[in-house]
Amino acid sequence: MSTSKRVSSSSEDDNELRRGPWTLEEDNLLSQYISNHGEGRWNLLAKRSGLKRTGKSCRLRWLNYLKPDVKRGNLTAEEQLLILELHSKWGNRWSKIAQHLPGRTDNEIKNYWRTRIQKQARHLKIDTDSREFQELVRRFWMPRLLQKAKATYSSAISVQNQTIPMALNGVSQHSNVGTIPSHPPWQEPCMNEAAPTNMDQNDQNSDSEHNNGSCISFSESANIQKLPQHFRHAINQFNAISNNDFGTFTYDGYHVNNNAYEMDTFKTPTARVVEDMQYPIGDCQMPGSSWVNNDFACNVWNMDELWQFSNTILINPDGDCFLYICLVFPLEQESGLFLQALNNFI
DNA sequence: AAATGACACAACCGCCGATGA
DNA sequence: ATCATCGGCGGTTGTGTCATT
Repeated sequence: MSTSKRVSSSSEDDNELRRGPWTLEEDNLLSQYISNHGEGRWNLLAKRSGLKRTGKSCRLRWLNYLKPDVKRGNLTAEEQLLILELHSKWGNRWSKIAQHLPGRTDNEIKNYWRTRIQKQARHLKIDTDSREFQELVRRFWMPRLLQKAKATYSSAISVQNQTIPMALNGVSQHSNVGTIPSHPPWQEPCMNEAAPTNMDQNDQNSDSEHNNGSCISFSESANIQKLPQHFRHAINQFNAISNNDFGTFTYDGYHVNNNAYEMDTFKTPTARVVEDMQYPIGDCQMPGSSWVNNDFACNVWNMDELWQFSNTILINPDGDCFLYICLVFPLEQESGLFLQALNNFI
């Protein structure tokens, strides 16, 4: 978008502020000025750069569009999942939510929410603030996004490493994927009055293979011994914490269960623990987070970064192994044996 | 091919809190 | 203490694009 009838640019308007879409020349001018003088002092910037824009307009253009680390393109399933999760926690705190999606702006997230999520709510005649809608998101959309995210990463890893076994199209007895409904929302017996959602209309093809009621199983038969030592340690720690109890349990005030998306059940955070040593896919979850790839896997094991990169899928294609880790706990609850134990391996 | 509507997203607006004179 | 300015935030609007009729 580089031209607009709204932009006032006639000679008589030269002394007036321009509005509307930015031109390439304006973008270049702004970028050049910031590369020379840095960000901030936007009103001064607007005057000195020669741009006939308000400081606010310059700031917005830079932060939402021109800044080099702004990520372009569609939101990934992981990012969508994170937005749903964080919005359920923080509401319309777009800026706060955006802090946990590197490269994404509050404006972009806000637009996503309004154009995708609220649209679905309208179609279903549900208020997005209603418990019904929250339940729909939590029970269907989030697990499906999680499923897609894992499928995406799994296929990526499969391409990287052809030896990774994947058990598809079977409900695993050992699956530690969050409870994925066996029917999509429009097929769920108790929800079949709802119209088919368009939420994933761009992904219908990729979803269609799962719409027969089967789920992806994540019961990879990876050998835990092939995992790096600190990952094995993490798994052992979580197993120790959970005492290998793979149900819902309470540990030092923390509720730990094997379903990452039953959060409404708990007032306190949930944490996923690795199922058992046969299935070395630790899946712990932490709100407020981004998704990172293997490049980060060996570098995130300190508290700040765990927080920063929480709700992260760490993929470690080490031989035929890889590991998903999501942790769930709030920053404000940095106490208790759970975190002590967590710190033991950090 | 043209008209229409829906959609995505960039940009703007008003408000508010922080800061400094 | 007051006022002006600035930056940040959430809500809203405008516009280009694409799909449908």
